[in-house]
Amino acid sequence: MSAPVVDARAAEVFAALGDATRLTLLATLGTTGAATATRLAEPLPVTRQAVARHLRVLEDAGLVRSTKHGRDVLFRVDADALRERAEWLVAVSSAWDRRLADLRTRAERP
Amino acid sequence: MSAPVVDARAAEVFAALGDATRLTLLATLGTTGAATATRLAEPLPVTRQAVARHLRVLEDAGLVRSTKHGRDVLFRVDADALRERAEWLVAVSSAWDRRLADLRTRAERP
DNA sequence: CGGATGTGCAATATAAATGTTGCACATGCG
DNA sequence: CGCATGTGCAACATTTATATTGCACATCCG
Repeated sequence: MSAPVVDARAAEVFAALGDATRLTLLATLGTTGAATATRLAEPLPVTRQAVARHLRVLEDAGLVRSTKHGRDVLFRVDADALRERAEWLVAVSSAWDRRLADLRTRAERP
Repeated sequence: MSAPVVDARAAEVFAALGDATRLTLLATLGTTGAATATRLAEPLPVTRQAVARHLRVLEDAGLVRSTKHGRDVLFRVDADALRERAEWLVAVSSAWDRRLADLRTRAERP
């Protein structure tokens, strides 16, 4: 019962990032601004439905947002959320870095 | 042929982070310094073999390292590698942030 | 030596992720 | 209106991930 909710949420975000196709989608959205699932699927070797599913995973993880414009749905990167996650990871890894350095120091100089 | 190798590698790292059990293992290793698979499995609701598999995933992703000490194998976090990945993600997300802000500005002031 | 403990590998079971096809429906435009 | 285009949902196939059990082997220690 001690497993923090943060872990589950963080895991979801990283899992969303843990797919080459989704990283490609993010990169495309990051440079073009916004696009529909159909348009994003064109240069990729997968169907439109597969891309739509990937986009849904990214949206569930809070990494992209979608807005409906008449007939089509436009997806765009939520760069703020992404940077926020990245900075959290930096903080955690830095903390471990210091912690481990501290453990090493104590081991050498008890 | 244009898919960068970086993506596949990055996806592997993020996929390794995309599991609550593995995040827990990293957190434990980050605070205790080093431990065996058997010891790490004790407080978890999974078997030692499952933990060993998770550790192998983390090691393949370059996030942990292992050293053999006689009978047991000690795992420890490679905090450097972890922070490096995190900083890469920050750089990418920041770049997209600026890029998207730029796109917005152009759209508003053509 | 001999029991206790830690590892690794194999076989297996189950769940989840990924991708496809097919179809119904909504929206834009000539 | 009527056709082209974009979406969403469902059914299905396939692969991958996760976890378990069982067993053989190595290593530590009384």
